[in-house]
Amino acid sequence: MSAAAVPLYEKVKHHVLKRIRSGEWQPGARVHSEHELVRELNVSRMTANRAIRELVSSGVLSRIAGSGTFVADLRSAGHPLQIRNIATEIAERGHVHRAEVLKLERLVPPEAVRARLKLRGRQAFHSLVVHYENDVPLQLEDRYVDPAVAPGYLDVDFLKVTSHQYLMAVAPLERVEHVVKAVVPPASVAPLLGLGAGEAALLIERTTFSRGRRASFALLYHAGSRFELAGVFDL
Amino acid sequence: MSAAAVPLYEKVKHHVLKRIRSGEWQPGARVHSEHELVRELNVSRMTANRAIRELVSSGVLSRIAGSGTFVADLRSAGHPLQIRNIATEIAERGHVHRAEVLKLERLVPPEAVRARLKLRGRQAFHSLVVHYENDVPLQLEDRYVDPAVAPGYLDVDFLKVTSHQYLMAVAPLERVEHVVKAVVPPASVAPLLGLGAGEAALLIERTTFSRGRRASFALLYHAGSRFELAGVFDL
DNA sequence: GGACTGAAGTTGTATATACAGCCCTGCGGA
DNA sequence: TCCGCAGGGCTGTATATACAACTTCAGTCC
Repeated sequence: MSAAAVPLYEKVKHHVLKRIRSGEWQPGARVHSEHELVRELNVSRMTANRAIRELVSSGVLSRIAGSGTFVADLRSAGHPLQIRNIATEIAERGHVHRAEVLKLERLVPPEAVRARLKLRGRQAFHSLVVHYENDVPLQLEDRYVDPAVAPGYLDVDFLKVTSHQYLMAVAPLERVEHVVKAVVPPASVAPLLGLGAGEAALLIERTTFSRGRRASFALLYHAGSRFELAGVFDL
Repeated sequence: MSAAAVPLYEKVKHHVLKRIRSGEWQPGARVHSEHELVRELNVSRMTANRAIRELVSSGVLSRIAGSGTFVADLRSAGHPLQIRNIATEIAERGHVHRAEVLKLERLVPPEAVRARLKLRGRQAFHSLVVHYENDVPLQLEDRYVDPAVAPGYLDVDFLKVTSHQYLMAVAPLERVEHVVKAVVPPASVAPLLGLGAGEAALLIERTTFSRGRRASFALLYHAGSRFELAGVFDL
């Protein structure tokens, strides 16, 4: 570090962000080129390049090779939200996580599930687990697993290891797809979450991929009154 | 580009990812140092550094200065989800977006809203807008705005500009906070979304910040049967 | 008038080099 | 035996340099 605790490329980022936040550089407007930043701030081009590149990857700017750098249109920029591991989340709140296994079996899954998993064989493993936070049911995990990916799934002790953890260990995770929606849970689900009739649930549908194949499909039901997703988008 | 279409630093990233995905390098395991990568792949250290730095920023690896680089524990990694602008989303589906303004007024907001906005004055601007996709109601936008931030809010034509767009133009966006939950909407909301009694809604609570102050607080209700958030997490 | 050409500007990538600061280990002295 | 310190390895940052590929625009030629 030549002079201060804050790196030079951070100063360059700040220099650009200041002009964007003040409204001086509107969305769509052209940002000073790397060479201009080099002259203005007396840094090397590589330093300016790193600063700009990081602002691009965070969605603040967009670049066109050979043409220039522009302020991204924030109206269309997505704001990220985090879907976190349920056990970790509970632990971080300082509460106790406990799981209860209701089903652990091999079966021929419903057609909707078959389509999502693109199964080769006819059968799949199926587990139904309730996750409790301080003895209050928080999540119902209804999961289907491709036997070709995790042959030992039925022998796992899900009281000690979450199925997500087990799958991670057996079949390295490559990709996760999520869909989040609000539903009134089916009658078979509501009582397991301690929900009265007509109460809403947040449903996360999670598909995981491993070694180029679909590994598992999970329906994660959460009590609407006790569960929420939170996210912050800065700059 | 010296040789191939795919940049060198991408090859370095692939080199590392391949070992992680194959299970050769488990979470927590130490990854080859930059110098080792330089020797293995015959690249410069700056190239190896860029590759590793990008893998760190995407959450695949974690580094400890002076110590080493390690495979991140994916079990605790959050998977990102995108909250997008409603008008853009509808447009990208090739459908028609239309807004209907139900209320546009100045009032003393409910205590819960006051607390969220940390208002200085007693009054706030309030707008209630329904967003339609091909004439089907998709989102009810119940928004409170700090008059100090957007004094001209009541004079805006929200049929032509979304309130989000207007606020962006007037007061540059610095930060957005989101909370997503599933609810059964109040009786005043359900009919506006074309929901029958007992149907679920996805509620996004959005707080925006500008120039260090809270600018607006919005309750965005979506018909649970017609709206979902989707996200993909790769690697 | 329209099409081609070339120069200037811009981003994208890659390298060699340098030094600061942190972590860990092992050696030597008390 | 235990403490302290030096050195080696690692990450973090910064620079100067180089070339490739793309865009834009002005100027020229047909």
